Amino acid sequence: MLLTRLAEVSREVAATAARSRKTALLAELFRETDPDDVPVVIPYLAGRLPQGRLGVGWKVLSRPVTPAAEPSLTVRGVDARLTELGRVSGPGSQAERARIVGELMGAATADEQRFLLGLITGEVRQGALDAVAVEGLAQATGADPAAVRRAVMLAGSLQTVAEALLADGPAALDRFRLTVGRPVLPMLAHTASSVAEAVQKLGGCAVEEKLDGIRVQVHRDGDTVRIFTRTLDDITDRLPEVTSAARELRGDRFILDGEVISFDGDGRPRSFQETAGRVGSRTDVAKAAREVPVSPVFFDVLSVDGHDLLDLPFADRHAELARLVPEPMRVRRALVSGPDDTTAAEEFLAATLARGHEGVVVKALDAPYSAGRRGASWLKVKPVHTLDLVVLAAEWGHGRRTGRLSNLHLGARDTDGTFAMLGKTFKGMTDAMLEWQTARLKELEVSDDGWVVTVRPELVVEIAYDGLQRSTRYPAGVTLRFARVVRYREDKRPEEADTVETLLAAHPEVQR
DNA sequence: TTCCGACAGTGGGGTCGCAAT
DNA sequence: ATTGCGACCCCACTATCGGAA
Repeated sequence: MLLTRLAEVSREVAATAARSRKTALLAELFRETDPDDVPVVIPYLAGRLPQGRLGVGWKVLSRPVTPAAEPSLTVRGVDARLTELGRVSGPGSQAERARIVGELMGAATADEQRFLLGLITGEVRQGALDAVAVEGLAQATGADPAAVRRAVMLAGSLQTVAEALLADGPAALDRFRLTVGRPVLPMLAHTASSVAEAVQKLGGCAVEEKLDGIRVQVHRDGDTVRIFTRTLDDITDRLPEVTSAARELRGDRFILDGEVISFDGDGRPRSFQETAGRVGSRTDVAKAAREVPVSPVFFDVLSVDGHDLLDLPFADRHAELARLVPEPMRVRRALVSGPDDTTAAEEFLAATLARGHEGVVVKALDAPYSAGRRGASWLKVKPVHTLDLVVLAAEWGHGRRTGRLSNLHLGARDTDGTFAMLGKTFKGMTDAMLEWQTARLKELEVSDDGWVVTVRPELVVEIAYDGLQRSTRYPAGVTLRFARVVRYREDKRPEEADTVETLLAAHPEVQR
């Protein structure tokens, strides 16, 4: 298959708003795909590269290359070149990668260049990624979409399911079963604004502490232990103490779901930054493990001794978990019978926060384990802080925000009357707010370099955030975690904005 | 007819590790 | 040694489609 055909379909998909039409377009292409092209066509149309990391970013890709007049690239040819590209390493590799990219782009038409650029940078922007590709795949093969989704969850990848499905039809889906040693996509939580709201939605539920660490899926088969992240990367080699802990459990074959986190000498959780830095360390794991030891804390079990537990209600899975994993290695929890019983949940949240954790996850006791964002039987609740800050500048948006000022630079008042930048945010804005802030900030403009519009620090905005973290980037030595806009405060003058001093006082746990 | 679940888009900060300077 | 940059951790929120209620 020619790449130009994919570029064409991608353009058509991007041009239609209707999800049903997007699905139909993808299904049509999947039907005409040669089996040998499937391993490439499927991920490409889901907006992903089969190679994953390539070591090429915007710096290399932004160099303009004269496009070819006629399409000649084949899908498999491009894939082979990109595989080659990903294998380049050692001294001079950056230049070599740039050379290969230039060559590839030179052989591509303008249309193909756009498509390749989107693929490599991960910004396909066609309004259809994995989930819509799954629908298209189901439609192309006559398979049940739910069965395809489940197979993708079990395989941990769309690509392998697509290959099997397009080669052998819907019957191939039965081949995908939960297997110890092969990671499955993890179940994720949605957000609720209060435990009362969460309990109201879920009825009988467990309220569990939410630890601010790294999500892990731990597989053990006899002496073999494998540890996977949320995105199914294998990080076994970085976490020897988790491997040891898994080996000490009484079961012989199991899959556990949990969080890895570091505690200090008093049993208080260390900051996310410390835990994440430890888990990210690969070069001297022994040293990292001595300095920042981590502990696994489990909250679910997917398989035990050959029994697939995915479809059991959470209450039953937890009973198995409690049999397998001793209490200190499980998250703390409280049981709530229903909406009339929120006091216990509120108290548990308060106690969890007092122990230094970030919040709770409320989980329906009758829900099976299901991956992806589908379903809302897990609801996280975290406290939200707010501040009144001053807009110092704003950046021009991209994609659907092109032509609107989007990413705000936020400042708090400093002791000398100036404003110290604390971070940026693009979150929480409605289209109307984007429109309004673009006009308002243009009135306050001091300069515009085409990327950042600097403004007089006069506009006050209420910002919600999850907490403070240390920063080497910003002058106050701290930055906001997950900052988002709540509303503009035109009733407030910049002199009434919050100060760096009060912010730091509100978060004594953060040492600069 | 209205409501709501699911999805994609729009990016944020930090840390690590590799390659280049 | 330091700097640049890509990968991968954590993540919130809005707009929109389309099926459920």
